[in-house]
Amino acid sequence: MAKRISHKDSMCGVARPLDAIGDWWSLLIVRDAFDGLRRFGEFQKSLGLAKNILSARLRNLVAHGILDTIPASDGGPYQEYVLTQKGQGLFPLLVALRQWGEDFFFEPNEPHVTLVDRATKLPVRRLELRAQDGRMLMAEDTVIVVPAPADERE
Amino acid sequence: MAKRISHKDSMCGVARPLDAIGDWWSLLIVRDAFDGLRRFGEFQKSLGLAKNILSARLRNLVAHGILDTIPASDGGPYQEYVLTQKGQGLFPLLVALRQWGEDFFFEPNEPHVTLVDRATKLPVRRLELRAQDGRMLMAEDTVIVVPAPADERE
DNA sequence: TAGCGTGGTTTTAGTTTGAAACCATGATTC
DNA sequence: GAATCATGGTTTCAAACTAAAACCACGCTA
Repeated sequence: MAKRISHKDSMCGVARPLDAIGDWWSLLIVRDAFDGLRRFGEFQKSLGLAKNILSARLRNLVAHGILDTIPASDGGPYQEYVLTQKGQGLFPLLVALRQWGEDFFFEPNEPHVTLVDRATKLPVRRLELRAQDGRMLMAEDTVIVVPAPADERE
Repeated sequence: MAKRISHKDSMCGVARPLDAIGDWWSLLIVRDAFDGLRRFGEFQKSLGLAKNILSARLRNLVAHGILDTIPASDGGPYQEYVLTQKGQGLFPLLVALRQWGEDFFFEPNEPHVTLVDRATKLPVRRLELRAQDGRMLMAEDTVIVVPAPADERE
């Protein structure tokens, strides 16, 4: 992996993560991991991808610290793949992806799975970006600022 | 594109979007579009990718309704690529990706660009998933529910 | 000891990628 | 008005990646 380094020396905060999860399958594996899947065979059956690809993706996710391998909980000779802290940190991203998908990839009345609050069984709220003072922010209300180069900091 | 169809007939709410933006470059192009880039040459210079690839990616993003082409605003003979509503809907996802990247891909004191509120210049809040009643939800506090099949609905 | 389930790796062919070269169009210079 | 240049692509071709299938290793079971 780590196939392409940007023409700029240091990759930005968006590009770096994409090196870890920037392919089709990795995020689906992570989603399945959130759904409780742990075993090689479970992932393969759920996703229907070739075993060599799954193998490579799992290896990559483990190498990036998104999954961790632990001995199989059933005492079997195999291992299980579980989300690390870093992997769990992907939850908002998956929710964002799902909400975008629901908004734009389904017909208005097309049924689709829904993410609900386990306690109340009600759908979750939409993700919202807010300012420190709580105002909701649209894309246009934000700017990217670059840190001052080292020789200008005090 | 649309290279792989899941073994299940209908792709889920996470998989469908990945068909549109599930490759390394597409999201970076969209991010640059949020940053105001519009021209082929601007994207190429910013991302440093081969022209044929950029060409293919832009075509794909337009085909998926994420970008739209409009006549060049400077009256030149070329076109510009601008985000559609659907494309703008990707903003939360980009923010989620960025925040995850900041959390796990930078050393504690490593400087990196920051997303700030244009009005106050303060960093934005973290994205948070909340229940209808406002409680904050972690991954474990949520469940996926599948809609009842058509023949069970009333 | 012959099979079977799980979890992979290897092989091989097909697809995608990316760098460079090439092309088309309109504006600019001479 | 012919040559040059800038922009925005397409074409070509080698290298890298992906995917399906075959194969392998290990432990268990009959």
